[in-house]
Amino acid sequence: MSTAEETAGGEAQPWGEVTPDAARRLLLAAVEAFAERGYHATTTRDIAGRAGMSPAALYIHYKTKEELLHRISRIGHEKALEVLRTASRAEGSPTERLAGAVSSFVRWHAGGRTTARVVQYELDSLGPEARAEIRELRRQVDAEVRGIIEEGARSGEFDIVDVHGTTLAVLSLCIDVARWFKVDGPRTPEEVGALYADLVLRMVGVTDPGATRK
Amino acid sequence: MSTAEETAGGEAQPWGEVTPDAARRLLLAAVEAFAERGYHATTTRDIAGRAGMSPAALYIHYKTKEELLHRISRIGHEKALEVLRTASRAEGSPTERLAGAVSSFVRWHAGGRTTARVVQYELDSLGPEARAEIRELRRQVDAEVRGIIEEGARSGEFDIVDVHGTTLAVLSLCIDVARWFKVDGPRTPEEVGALYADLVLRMVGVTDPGATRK
DNA sequence: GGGCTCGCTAAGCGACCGCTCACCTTTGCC
DNA sequence: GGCAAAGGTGAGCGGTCGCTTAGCGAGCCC
Repeated sequence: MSTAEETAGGEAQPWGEVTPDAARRLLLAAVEAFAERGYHATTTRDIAGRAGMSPAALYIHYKTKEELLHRISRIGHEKALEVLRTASRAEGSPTERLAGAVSSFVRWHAGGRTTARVVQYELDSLGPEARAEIRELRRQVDAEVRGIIEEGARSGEFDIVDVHGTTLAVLSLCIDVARWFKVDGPRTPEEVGALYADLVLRMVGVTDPGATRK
Repeated sequence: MSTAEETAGGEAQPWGEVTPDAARRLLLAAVEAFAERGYHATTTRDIAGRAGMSPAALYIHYKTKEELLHRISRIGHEKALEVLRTASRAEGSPTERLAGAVSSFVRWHAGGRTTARVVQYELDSLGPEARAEIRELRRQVDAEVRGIIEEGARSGEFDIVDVHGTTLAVLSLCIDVARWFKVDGPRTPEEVGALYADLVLRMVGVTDPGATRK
């Protein structure tokens, strides 16, 4: 808890739930490698090498290379969903909750860009059953955002023509952050989060975000 | 010109400039394979097989597998840039031109999703020089959109806090269409283009799109 | 302190990769 | 008909892939 293992970006002690230690090191190495080169271009020798182990060591902790991706993808999606749920189920008006959800979700994608990249762009590299499991988590992510937008539309706080389409666009905007965000770029994850929250409020027709606060 | 080779989606006779015929068939096969499985997961045997040729035939027309990706990427980016330029340099107010540019660009990504997927997501699979060349094309894409937004901001037609950030978000939204769009999904490329144009106008602070038209 | 388990390594297996090469067929020109 | 160029094939090379297996050393139980 008080160790110096927190990254500056926003991922505080990620993969802490993965044990034993060697398994976590391998998983972390795999996340980096998959994010840099993609799943198919990454070799098991590369992953083991990054973790300071021999190629065979990988197979003590994971049955196949795909199981590594599956674990990364599931834990990553669960984390993302948790971040989104915490924000979207907080107290406040739909406007406040949508802004909070978008800025949290964007911060997660920007700060943990390495993980987010694997989570969002290596879905097709999974086998059919694993992919189906992950899709269910993604459905829940979608439902969470759609819920806020529907509520804001019902209350008249938002002005929305197409709830599903707008939900899609909001999520799309957030997810794509993982593609373009660079840690040494001109913006911090917090700045992008704030900018995107503002843009999303405009998309749902809120012209004065302050109006619903008090 | 009058052949029945136009796809319903919006790509009218793509890759027509690639000759001879065998080279075009190989390139088309590569686009499909890269889009489905990714560059690294695609084998030269698979590409040749889809084109109805032996694996060796590929190397008569292309030096390496990477040259295929390079050609696809360059031609694809040039097409995308052309689509965007045609719309953004049309007559009309910044509002009209931004809406036109976004809807065209989105239609290109949705209708030609196979190509767009390769163009937008396989950039990192290119070697350093090829990647640098493509990056220059992407810079021009960015400049085209930023130009309209800057003009609208200067004229007071748009209400924008951060020109660069907004440009980034607009392009990001359009590009991500290639990730999620499905040809058998509930929306046509035209519908997504219209929806996104509307959302983008809201992002730049245009509340009544009709106001600038006459 | 002997045996047993656990985490790991060195070596390597069979498969498949990108790519090459020797050779064959078709086409057009004189 | 002779013949070169162009476009294609079958076989296969060197290398690397995901993954397996035999064995090694450190720690623990009694």
